[in-house]
Amino acid sequence: MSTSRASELLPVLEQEIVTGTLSPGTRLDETLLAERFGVSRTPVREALNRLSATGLIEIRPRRGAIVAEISVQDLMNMFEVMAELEATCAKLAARRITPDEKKALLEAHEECDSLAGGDQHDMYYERNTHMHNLIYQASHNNFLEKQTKELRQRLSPHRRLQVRIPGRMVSSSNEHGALVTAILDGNSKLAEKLTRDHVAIQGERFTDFLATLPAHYLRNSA
Amino acid sequence: MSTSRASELLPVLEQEIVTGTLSPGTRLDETLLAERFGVSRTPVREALNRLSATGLIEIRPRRGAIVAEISVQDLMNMFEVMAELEATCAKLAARRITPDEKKALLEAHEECDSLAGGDQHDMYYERNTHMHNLIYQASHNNFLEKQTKELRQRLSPHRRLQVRIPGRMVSSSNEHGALVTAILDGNSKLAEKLTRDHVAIQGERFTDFLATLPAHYLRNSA
DNA sequence: AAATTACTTCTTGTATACAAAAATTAATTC
DNA sequence: GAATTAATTTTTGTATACAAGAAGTAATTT
Repeated sequence: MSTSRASELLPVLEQEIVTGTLSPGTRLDETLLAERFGVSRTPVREALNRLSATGLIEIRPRRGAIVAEISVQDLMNMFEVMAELEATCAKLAARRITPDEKKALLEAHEECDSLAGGDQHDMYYERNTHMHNLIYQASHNNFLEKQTKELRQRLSPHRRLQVRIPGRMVSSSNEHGALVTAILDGNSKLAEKLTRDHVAIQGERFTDFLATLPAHYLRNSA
Repeated sequence: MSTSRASELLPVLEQEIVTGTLSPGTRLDETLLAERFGVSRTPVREALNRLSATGLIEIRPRRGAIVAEISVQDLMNMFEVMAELEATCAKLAARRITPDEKKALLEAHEECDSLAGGDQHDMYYERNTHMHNLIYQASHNNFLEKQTKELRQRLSPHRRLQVRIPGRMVSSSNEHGALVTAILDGNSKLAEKLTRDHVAIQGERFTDFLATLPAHYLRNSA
């Protein structure tokens, strides 16, 4: 957000990491990136520094930056926090959502639901994200909203795998239905619980989760 | 963590912001900072970029960096999230704390308690922080621990005021007593609730909170 | 032939130089 | 005398130059 050039690189790199174009462990050569974007190393370094603060990349002193590698342990921990943050969003949303926001949420859910039966995974993923964003927003806590979005983004390279699990879209959408109802009813306790269970990776879903994980997650146990 | 010089500036600036030596709104002149630390502007800019990612400072394009100014609204939002994060730590700690960690927690609490009656506010603040850190650690979720510490640090310039409220140290310590018991008993539900109530600013404490707030909080309502 | 060490090359970290935008000051106009 | 505008001065953002450390390669030794 500061410089002109650097602020242009940042979202591009962010996007490429988040979508997996740049996979975990990939080295981020400053000179190469500078050439690619047609700038000097200075704004590249600026962008890398900012990315490192969000945890998306890791800067090792004198040894360059790599796309952050996350262990299974880390991932579990992050999902655990994610469940709590989202649950808090849902709880507050149930208490604070406005009529306009209710309308938008209902529409978003119906759109998601109509996609759940098909095979447009990316489309479902995108609309699903939008619906969740509406819930964050309805919490009327900007800081919470920002933190939750940030963690969601950081987890996104690891979540996309999940949507592909057979039947996951449909069950996810059903869970959303109950959640949306709870929020619209102002049932904060229920909304909180449903969300925590929806996001948390537990029970048999845990096994599915581990099974879909690429091998590299098992390497570093930092 | 990356460079040699820049990684030395970072914690220094962080500390000065957190302790209030650099108060909200203060401009962070790159050249001045460079001279002060005996380095060029490059590592200074690097440090500033990283600080901006944590939210402690704000970098306005082409207009330099300032120590972040926080509105009352922001502060309320952040405390709300803080309460949830700490409550989650306490909940998980109650379920996962080890015998060694139990011992350390009990000792830390007793130390805090013995300070609560006196007037060594800074000492109490420091030992209180330590106790809270032990609870975060006992959650056995490194990511949660890191996030909670980060937010606590970010809030710390605004919290110090609170400890000075008459009787606050004693009531705080009493609340801790009940919390520690809940954690040691493995009562996660209770630990969660006690912590949320302990951290949250609500009821009559809200009025006290507003009353102790310096005027500048009321300016920007971003 | 394997391993260790010296040497070369490459990459990062820092300083300096330059360009462009914002802030400040001075001057002019009403 | 106040306000607007032009000129000057600062200050930020970017590029380039240089220094130092890490990685890779070649040569020597066992």
